[in-house]
Amino acid sequence: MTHADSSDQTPPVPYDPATVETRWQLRWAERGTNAVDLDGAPNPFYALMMFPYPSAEGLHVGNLFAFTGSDISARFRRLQGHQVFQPLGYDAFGIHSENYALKVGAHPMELTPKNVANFQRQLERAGLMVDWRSKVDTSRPDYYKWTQWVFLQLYKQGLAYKKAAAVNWCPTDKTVLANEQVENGLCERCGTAVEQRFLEQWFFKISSYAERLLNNLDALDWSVVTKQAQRNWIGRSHGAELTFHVEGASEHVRVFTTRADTIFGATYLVLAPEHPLVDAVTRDAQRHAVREYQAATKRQDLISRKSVKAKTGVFTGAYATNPATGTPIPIWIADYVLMEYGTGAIMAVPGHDERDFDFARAFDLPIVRVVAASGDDATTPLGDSAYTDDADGVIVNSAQFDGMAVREAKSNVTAWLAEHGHATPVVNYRLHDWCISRQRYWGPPIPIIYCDACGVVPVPESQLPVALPFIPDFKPDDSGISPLARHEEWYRVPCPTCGAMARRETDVSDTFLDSAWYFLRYPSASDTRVAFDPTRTAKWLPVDSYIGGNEHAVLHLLYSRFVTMVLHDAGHIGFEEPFTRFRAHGMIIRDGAKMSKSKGNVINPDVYMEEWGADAFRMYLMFLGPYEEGGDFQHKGISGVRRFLDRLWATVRDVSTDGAIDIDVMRKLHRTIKKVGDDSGTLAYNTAIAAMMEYLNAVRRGDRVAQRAEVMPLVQMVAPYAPHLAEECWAELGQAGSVFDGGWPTFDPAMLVDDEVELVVQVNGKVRGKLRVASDVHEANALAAARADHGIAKFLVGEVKKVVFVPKRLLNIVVG
RNA sequence: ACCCGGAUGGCGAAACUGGCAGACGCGAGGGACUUAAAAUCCCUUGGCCGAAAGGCUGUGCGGGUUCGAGCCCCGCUCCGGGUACCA
Repeated sequence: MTHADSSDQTPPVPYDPATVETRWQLRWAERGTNAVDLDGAPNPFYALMMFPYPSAEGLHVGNLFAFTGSDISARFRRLQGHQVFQPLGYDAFGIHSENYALKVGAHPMELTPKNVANFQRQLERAGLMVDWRSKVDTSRPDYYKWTQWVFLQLYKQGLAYKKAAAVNWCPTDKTVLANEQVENGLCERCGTAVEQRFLEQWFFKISSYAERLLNNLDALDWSVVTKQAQRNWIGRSHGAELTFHVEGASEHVRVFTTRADTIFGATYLVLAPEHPLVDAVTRDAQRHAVREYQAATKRQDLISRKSVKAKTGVFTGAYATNPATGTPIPIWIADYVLMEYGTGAIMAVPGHDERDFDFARAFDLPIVRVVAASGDDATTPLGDSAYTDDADGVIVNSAQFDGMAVREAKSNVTAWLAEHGHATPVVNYRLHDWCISRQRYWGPPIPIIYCDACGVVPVPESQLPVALPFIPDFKPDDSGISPLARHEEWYRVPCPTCGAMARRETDVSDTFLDSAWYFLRYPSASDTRVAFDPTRTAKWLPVDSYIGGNEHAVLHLLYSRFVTMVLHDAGHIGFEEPFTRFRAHGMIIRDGAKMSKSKGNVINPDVYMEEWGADAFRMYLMFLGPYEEGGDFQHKGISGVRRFLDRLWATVRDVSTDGAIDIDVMRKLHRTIKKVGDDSGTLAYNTAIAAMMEYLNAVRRGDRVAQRAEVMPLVQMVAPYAPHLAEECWAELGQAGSVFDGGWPTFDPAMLVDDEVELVVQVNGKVRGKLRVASDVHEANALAAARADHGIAKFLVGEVKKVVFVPKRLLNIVVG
């Protein structure tokens, strides 16, 4: 078809995405369009997206939804004049890859590169503005060498230590399981009940950064949901440690409480079953029962123990003195008290704590009221539940504190107990230290050597990487130790300090350590001398925009912040927060349900990109709902976006350069530029696309021929969303070079205001008519115009009581 | 249980700071073009009453504030996500 043949009667020729997209992907690669000058950029912008784990199934729509949203943001920044660095890589180490390799009988060292290659093919096809020169792969020695280096930095700061800790153990698979691999206390693979085992593990002291991790959140420009999730995870609570003397013994039990005000109602103590004082405190008559209970709780796994609601426990036979009342109260052990939190012991106040209440009911322990709600008094029975409200209510049955408000009593009771040496105010955190040991194969070996003479010796930095060897028997076995521990030829090494034969650490580190610093590596990905080059790091970091899934709100994002702080404190980098701005994207569901293989509603992006083109697929993903909330993927919905792209292409093909400019279309254009610019910056992609559709409809209204000046800016606005077609249009319009070097169109604020507006006229709050009036019309004139309008006047019965006038919007006349 | 979100046509969704509810798109119905179909283009499309003009009604439920509430306040219901015996 030639231009001469075109008319509004001729259907637009759909463009062929396969041709257009391949053409531009090749040109981008040839011309280095997506490559940024890492050393020279005057106006740098670091756009980061969460890197994927390269699964064998290939790219998921969820990945593509995330990446596209990030890509649009990056391309938009570039059009606004930044040099945008948008790297991508692979989180290739870890239990997922290892388990999959086990399942298909392959070796992860051979399988992972294949999966990575497949991902790479799919990603390139999606047309992301990624600078592939900076790709990282966490499973390659040139990357994990530096992961091990990061470990050593933490070790040097005294933030890495070893201790025995509980792990989930599957007796059938004979392996340690991560918490995510345990479902309702059963192994997710074989369904066997999971047990608890104790192993020596490496930990990072993230808990000593709790306060800073919490406080810094206030200043971060992050999604509120993400910040809230981190606050909950860190879980700071202000309270007091109270000391209880054990009757007839020298021991003291320390408990943590946030409700010191209720101490007069503490009718018993509870220790965690594994509490170190249990043995010393237990009386002989109860010793057997206590031992049995301890054994029973130990056999349970970590997860199911926490989900059990029914209270169990056993009396130790011992009593402690309540320091407030001076009365003896029994000491119990029960698994509802967790050794990991606080002091591993509590004072039970069944009147004002649900769990203590349930326990007291189950074991017939006394329940005393020490707080009264308004309307109640000291003698009002508690009924069927504890009264836990600490916002109002007054203290009762508590000697000199009777009548005091709870809030006031908290500090006063603590102070009074402190005077007698029974209390210290403390702040407690829910956040535990980060266990980084994995008794697995597919990860970076922890760079530590154990020497009989020198003890724990870190591998010298000059000897990194500690290479992960290729071993055929990488499957974990019933020894409970890492597969690497079966290879003496690997772990037997001379001590770096004294040269005597020593033994390597045979555990590998957690995948979350790989991803806790990858953003630091990207700008220096090709640098073999250092983990991250100081100059480039200073130029590009912290990350300007990070976009990813909120499932990583706590672990990945918190660990990244922690590692960044540690590296900052060690003098390696000049900032302590890695991500200036973070936005959590939503989730794509399908027909109202989560996508899953079992439901058979998983979307294969390849199939859609094949049928509709990558541009249409990208744009549909962004159109189906608000980016930060996600949305429902509907099979047919994509056709609307594709029709829009076809119409855009047809309009560009038939564009005229000599017609008259329509002032209404120009006004619409300027409003659209503003709207699309605002929305693209705030990730409101769905409404940005709607605005562009609306504008194209206006341009094509009736049988008018679109003017070049009307269409050019639309091509520029569409570019972040449909980059290949935008390039094609840009070239078709006679522009040289990439549309991404052509800038973002500007709007004239004067074009946003209309001389005339439609004024809504209400009578008693109901819309009764609309008037076209000058936009600066005064109330009196508007009122007169309304009275003159027949359709409105007929509702104006009775006396006018009030007139509400909102300029440019509405006139409400209240009559009656 | 707790902490966050959310609930709007047949469907996905819009609605600035309290000011025309349903933009944009899908689907559906009708029409044009076509031998026909597809594609494309045009029109209609929350519900109810009405021949029409027009009117009434409508944003999960019950109250409230306001000239005016999808939006604010109080009390619920349901759905999604996260955390979960955290003292």
